[in-house]
Amino acid sequence: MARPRQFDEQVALEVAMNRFWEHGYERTTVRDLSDQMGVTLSSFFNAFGDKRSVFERALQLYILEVVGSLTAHFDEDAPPLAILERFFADLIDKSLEDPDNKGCLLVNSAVEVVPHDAAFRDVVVQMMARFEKSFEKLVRRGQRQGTVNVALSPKEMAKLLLALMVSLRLLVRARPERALLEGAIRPVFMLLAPPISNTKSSSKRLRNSIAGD
Amino acid sequence: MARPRQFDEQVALEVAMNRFWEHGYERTTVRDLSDQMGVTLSSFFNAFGDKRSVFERALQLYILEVVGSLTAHFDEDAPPLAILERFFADLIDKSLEDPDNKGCLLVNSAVEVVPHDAAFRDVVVQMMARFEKSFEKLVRRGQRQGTVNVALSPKEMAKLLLALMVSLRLLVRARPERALLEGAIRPVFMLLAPPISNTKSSSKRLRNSIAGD
DNA sequence: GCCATTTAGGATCATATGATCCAAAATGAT
DNA sequence: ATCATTTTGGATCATATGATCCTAAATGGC
Repeated sequence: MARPRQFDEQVALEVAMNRFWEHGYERTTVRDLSDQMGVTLSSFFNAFGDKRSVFERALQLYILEVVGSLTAHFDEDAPPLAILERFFADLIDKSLEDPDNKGCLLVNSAVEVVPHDAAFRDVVVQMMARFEKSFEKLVRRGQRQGTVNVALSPKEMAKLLLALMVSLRLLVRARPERALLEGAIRPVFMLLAPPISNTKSSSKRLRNSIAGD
Repeated sequence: MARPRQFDEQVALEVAMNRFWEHGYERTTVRDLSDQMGVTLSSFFNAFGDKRSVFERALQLYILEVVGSLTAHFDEDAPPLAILERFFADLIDKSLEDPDNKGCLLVNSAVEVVPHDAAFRDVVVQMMARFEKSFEKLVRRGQRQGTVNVALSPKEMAKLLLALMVSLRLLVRARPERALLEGAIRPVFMLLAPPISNTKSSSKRLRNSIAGD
């Protein structure tokens, strides 16, 4: 009934997401976007409305794909500490294997666009809250199962883990060094582990290579 | 010998620092700068060269004033844990009392300008390294004095404290909530404190209001 | 084949932006 | 007072940028 599109909207959005991710909102021009997406300027505005809308959809795509992939194991049945360890290990691996050191689009947006756009602020705040809630649940479950130190406040640990996650994603933009990122999380996992005292099946996780440097 | 300036260069730079701090590099225009600084465009370029140079000097001023003020107590003789507690308390207070929630110019720059400018990357990386070194020294001294858990790796704790500091300054831009910032640091100070066991003058610092929420 | 509809191509617009230019103004040295 | 020197004011420039417009092209329905 009408001329068909010469581009795949999802593929184009994927490209847009990566441009915003790497260069931020302001430094990414609509011309750069339409070029990289392989879409003419006309088609760009015709299909997506305006630059801000593209960013909006890129952010949603990021949450769906990147965040979704990272949090894929949050609701599994494995020990909470193992889930958390895997999450941060994956986070560090994926952050470091990115040759552009883009960090996290949500974190970058928290700095660049959040203070100037209430709608995007809501998205970022809501995602942070989701992570916080997930972390809290994991800590709680670990405590019930005896694999997480019961002396810790789940709410506070959730905030700490959120802060840590955000920080890793930011640090990698300036200092993409494995030693830095892994060094920063190790003490936190020491803290999460239950004390060495008399507990049934006390986890010996991560109790190696402390001190002595 | 020549016409005198009608503006104070230091005052003007102070204004510039605050504009860059709040709005970032890209969103701050030279016109906005010259307006806020009370300097004509001519005088702006005449006195400072170009926009990037102003940012460079604003960043130096930030390090001198803001970072200098925050780290003023790093080399005092007080117990290292007290120094660290005060540092983070001050950081949170100053972050929250800022009505614009600007966070930290260095952290913001790590996201926005560092990936696109090697010179600024060096500044940010160097400042991070300075903090890391200071934190490590404080942990080491605390361990020698018996007020910090000797099971901790000073290098790793320094990285964690750096990550935490960076994170607080970022989080406040999106979520300026005291409960979030203070909740995130509390478990870390639990970790820093020596174990409850038989130590002379075991610090009872911060061992209140854990768990139970 | 023709029409309605949507997309593609590309020129174009209005404005923003970093930066420059030049003449007028303000100082101290002589 | 005159001059050299620097700052100031304001117009101006070249380019970048988000967005629009108009025509041609491509499709399905009839």
